[in-house]
Amino acid sequence: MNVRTLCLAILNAGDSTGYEIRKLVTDGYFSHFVDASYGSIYPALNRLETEGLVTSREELQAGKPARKVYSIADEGREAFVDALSTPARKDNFKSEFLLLAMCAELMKPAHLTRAIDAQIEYLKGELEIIDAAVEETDMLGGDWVANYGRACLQSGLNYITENRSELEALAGLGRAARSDVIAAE
Amino acid sequence: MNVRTLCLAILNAGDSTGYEIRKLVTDGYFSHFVDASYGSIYPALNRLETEGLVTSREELQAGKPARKVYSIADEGREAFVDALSTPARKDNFKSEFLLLAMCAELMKPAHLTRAIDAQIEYLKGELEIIDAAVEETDMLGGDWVANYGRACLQSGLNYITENRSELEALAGLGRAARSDVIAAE
DNA sequence: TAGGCCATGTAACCGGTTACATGATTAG
DNA sequence: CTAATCATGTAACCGGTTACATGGCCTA
Repeated sequence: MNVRTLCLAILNAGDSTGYEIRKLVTDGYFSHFVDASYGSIYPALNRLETEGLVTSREELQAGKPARKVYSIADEGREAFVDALSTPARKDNFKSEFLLLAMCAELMKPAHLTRAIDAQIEYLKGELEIIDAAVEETDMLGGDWVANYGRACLQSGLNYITENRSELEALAGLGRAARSDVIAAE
Repeated sequence: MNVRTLCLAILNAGDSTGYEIRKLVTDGYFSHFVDASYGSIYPALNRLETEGLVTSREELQAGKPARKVYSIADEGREAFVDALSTPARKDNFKSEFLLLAMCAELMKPAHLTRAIDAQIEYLKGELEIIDAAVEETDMLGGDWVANYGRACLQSGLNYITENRSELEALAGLGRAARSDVIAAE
């Protein structure tokens, strides 16, 4: 899903600004299965507007910068429904933590422990985001998606907390076999 | 994790070729948490070699193209351990399926059903890949990572199969409200 | 005989990130 | 007084994908 389509999806659920869309996809409701930065959102919205798929209006605010509020147009809704009807791509999951876990034997124990702690915090954070944001959307599929996210995140979290000691037992084994590394410290 | 580091990780566990690395990351052991294409793997290996982090040898085969087998060098192992000791980035998960699920009310029922079926097949496929590949690696963390993957994938799969009807009940609701679309069909 | 597998590689392209520019307001 | 929040935007850069080129062997 490119940022264009993502913007249409969010605008389909209600008017929004570039700033708000970015918050939604990095800290908000959508953050656990999409991502985008200002540098892609603002150009996407501009292009969407020149193509007539969305419209915008300026809203002046006292003491704050003006907001540029975008609304989806009928053409945009059509384009979005079209996009929805082309077969979805496979999920894309990249995890540096898992790559690192595979190589646990090369890591210093303290470092592995820190990485595991960080991963646990990250997963807890994601769960909290879902809990906090679940009430804030009109999208009918919101609850369903939130529960899907909870199920996956929670099972990962449970697995890590219950089995971390097994992984931690591996730390350093690869290093111990190479005393040159140890000696250099 | 960039492709460079990924190559080092795989070569750290044993010699390999660009072709094999690509298979590992798209259909094999690593496929559920990393990805890379030929267009990034081959240049990465070349650069790694010119920098002295890996070495290569040609292996001629009867009736098949020659293989260029890469081995990690001591310098490469060091560089990899260094990379491992910098704090890991957050997981990156992107799911077109979940975006689509959030907008279930805009989809034709038949289409949603197909998307759900596809997602179920995808998850089952990922689980099968893990089961098939789990014996094929020397990496000590392999089992642990495989079980982490199984836990997440399985809970997602369970959630979908048990709750798909709720989502399917939403399909078309957004379209029904706009009879113009229906009439145009 | 068509297509898939093995196997390596390149070049054009592109989507997206990073970092920057701007600037008022508010909270700590 | 500092840092964060609100708010929009641009430009350089970059990592990676897509598509192509090559070609023999094996299977359906």
